[in-house]
Amino acid sequence: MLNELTAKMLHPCGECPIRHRAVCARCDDAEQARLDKAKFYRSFEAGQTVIWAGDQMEFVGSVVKGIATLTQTMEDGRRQMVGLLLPSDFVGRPGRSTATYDVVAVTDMVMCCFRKKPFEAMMAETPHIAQRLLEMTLDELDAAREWMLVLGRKTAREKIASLLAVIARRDAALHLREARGAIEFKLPLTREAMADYLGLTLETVSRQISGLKKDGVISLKGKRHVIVPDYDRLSEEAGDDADGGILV
Amino acid sequence: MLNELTAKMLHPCGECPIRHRAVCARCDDAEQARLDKAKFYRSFEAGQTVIWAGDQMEFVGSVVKGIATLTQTMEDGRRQMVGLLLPSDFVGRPGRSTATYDVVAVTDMVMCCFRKKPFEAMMAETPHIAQRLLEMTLDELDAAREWMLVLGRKTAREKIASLLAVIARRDAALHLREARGAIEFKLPLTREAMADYLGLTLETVSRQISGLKKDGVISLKGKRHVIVPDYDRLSEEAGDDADGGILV
DNA sequence: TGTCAACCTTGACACAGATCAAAACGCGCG
DNA sequence: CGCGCGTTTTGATCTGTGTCAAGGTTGACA
Repeated sequence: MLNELTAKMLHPCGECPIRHRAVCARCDDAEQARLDKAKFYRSFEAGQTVIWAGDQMEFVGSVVKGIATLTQTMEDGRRQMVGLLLPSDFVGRPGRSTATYDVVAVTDMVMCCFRKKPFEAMMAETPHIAQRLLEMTLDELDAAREWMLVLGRKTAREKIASLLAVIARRDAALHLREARGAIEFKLPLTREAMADYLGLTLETVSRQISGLKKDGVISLKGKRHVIVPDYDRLSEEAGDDADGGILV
Repeated sequence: MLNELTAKMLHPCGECPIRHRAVCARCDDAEQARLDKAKFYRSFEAGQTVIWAGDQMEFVGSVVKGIATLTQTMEDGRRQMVGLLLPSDFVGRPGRSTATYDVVAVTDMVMCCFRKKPFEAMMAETPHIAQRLLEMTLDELDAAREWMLVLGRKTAREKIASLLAVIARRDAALHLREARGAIEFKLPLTREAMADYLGLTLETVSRQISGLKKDGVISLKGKRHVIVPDYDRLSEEAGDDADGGILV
């Protein structure tokens, strides 16, 4: 609660770190000002559930800082992650009142939120928001379809390499670098979360990471910090054709 | 070619069978008239490739009749279907010039097409099209994510049951019925296409269908006509919770 | 009516990844 | 510093699905 208060003051849109990629990216100054007045920040701690599938959603919003996951759970407990929410990603679906998936903060996280009703009203009136949201949704659809190939047809080793490549790419994009040559990044997920994303067990994830390490495709500093000496080699292990698939 | 000519005259928008579900569903009469002038029909025969991944896309359009698949192929030939295109589904991505996936007609098929440039212009000017496209894209994203659970976590038997349930639901929706009780439908896919959709081999597909038949979950008339005596039973076999997941 | 090609089914066996189990690591906390 | 707990690694074994191979069915066409 205290957290939420401090977060609330975080910053005016002008200095927002995700301004150029978020739903509001296309808005002009007047539209931005309107959003600025309506927005509020919410913070979540690592491990905290943002929303449960089936719950009423009173807000929509963008991830500003940190990482969250979108997961689906079957009655018997089998789980599948269906999305990884990184800074600038949008949460919530205009026109639908309940959440379809569980949203869980993986790291400490800050979201920029809007109450659903006013946001939908703004969407109807300012086409720039709807346009950008369409673009983002199409990108997510491409990412989901890319992931269908990973889940349906790749081996465990290729799956791990694919996940690392995706994170490496997005991390590079965040730092405005290109994904090639040597790359280092923090791996924000537990082995179990990786398993949930890849349709594997955590034991298999662990073994395959050990395998990639033994073969020099990656090396680790601690458990969660990955060093990729050669991005192209990783991409090859992922089974991606030459230029590493779709940018996420 | 002859086919295309006959198809071209097919019908004015007023009597279009997908009018109420397609991208144009929200358009008013004036907008509809404008689309009517710009549209042209194209026909494809079963087995024909509509477009190859990587090719230039000069048009976008809606499936009016028949079925097509969206597939992704790896260099070594592994294939994953990432979408099933049924009547009213939209093909192509505004703002992108090349196709991301192979689109192949599974049955004889008719599409209602627009050249990409004029369509994009109309989209910019008539928010109704963009709104509907956003809605459709969000639905497809949900479907893709539902499929991620199928691919990542379900057993072969559950996968087959899931596919049959999806087709049964869409077929029921097309005939404006609800999916429950006894249902019969034509199964438009070969075992191989089903395998590509489900991340299985065609042998496993065949064995699991035999299994479901033996256990009375389904029965077959010929190879391609499925009879489901009890939809709820099928849904249960698919591992879906009580009310059968997301409507597609 | 027979022939051919495409599609489907079934069987035997192999193997990738799951499952079960135990031990090692790493980090916060008294 | 050492304790305890969550996370990760590693090992042994099991199993569902893939692979390879051989027939069977169906429908179009001569």
